[in-house]
Amino acid sequence: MKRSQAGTGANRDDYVLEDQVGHLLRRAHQRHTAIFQENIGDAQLTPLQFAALVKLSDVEIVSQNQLGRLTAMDAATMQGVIRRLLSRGLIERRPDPDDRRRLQLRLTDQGRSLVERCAQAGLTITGLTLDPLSASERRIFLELLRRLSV
Amino acid sequence: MKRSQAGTGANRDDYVLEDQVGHLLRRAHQRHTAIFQENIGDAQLTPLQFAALVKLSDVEIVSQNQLGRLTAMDAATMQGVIRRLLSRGLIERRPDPDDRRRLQLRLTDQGRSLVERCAQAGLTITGLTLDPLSASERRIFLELLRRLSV
DNA sequence: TCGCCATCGTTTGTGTACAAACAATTGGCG
DNA sequence: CGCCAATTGTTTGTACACAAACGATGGCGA
Repeated sequence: MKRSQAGTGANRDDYVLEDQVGHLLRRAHQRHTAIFQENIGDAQLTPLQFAALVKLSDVEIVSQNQLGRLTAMDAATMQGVIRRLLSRGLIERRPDPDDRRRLQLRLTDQGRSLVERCAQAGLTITGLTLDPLSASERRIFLELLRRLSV
Repeated sequence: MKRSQAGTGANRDDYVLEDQVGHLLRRAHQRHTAIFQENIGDAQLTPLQFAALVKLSDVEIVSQNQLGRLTAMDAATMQGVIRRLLSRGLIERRPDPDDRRRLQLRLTDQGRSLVERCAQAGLTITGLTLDPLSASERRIFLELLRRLSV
């Protein structure tokens, strides 16, 4: 027996890469982003950028950090996402009159119409990602996944 | 009614960011990497680097591209991971005598002992990541997640 | 009112992730 | 044997992800 020393519990041989949640989450996420890129219908639009636009469409006006919290991006990441959306003219930014630290973000008409145009594709992407699962499996999976997403 | 136009199916209002697999996968993965970083016991070691070391410990000798396929990293990503592991002296690299395109990788003694040392932590990390789920939920979740990982 | 502390946005540095192009090499097929 | 296609490793460029440090501002209690 080349397994664990008797009674000491797990060791090297018990660590199988393919069985670790982290590895599987990473691969599932890779697969999803590939599906996203193929189906979103806008070669430049990334998952993060789309998430920011969708959230902005929900709340109308927010500061960068606030939008970051709503979309689970830190301030430094948000920085880059915002810069790219600004340069494409999908959002606009101006100082908050009530708090000079903040910058208010809002969708432009162009950004709003892009969200409208891509929402259907977004739902399709979720469907394609979950395609290997049956309807009831999807429900179970999403419920469990939600509990692992803090 | 500001919902879908009658009969046309889904539109903008049906796309709820928090309900999309992609968003949940991303957040779960974020949570996992935070848990990894706190518990692996080596501040410099990243999930990808550990995965490469573990796989290398399994197969003894491989080329970079081959190791990349075993760990789901593309050649460009592998490039950086290998460079960092080399610079820490955890692996060594030399030309394959039978194929001059290839570079053989193998663990150094230092790399091997690090894998031994961190394997237990790796299992703990998987446990902590799955902590919100019961034992039977974990089994179900992992099985479904595996099917979404290509 | 003053001083401390939190928050906001920014920058820098490191590490994934992947597309695209590249030179060197190999293998197979005519 | 000679040529073409595929593979290997590398580089460049773009985009997330986060830690750490920074200056500016705001809130709040002493």
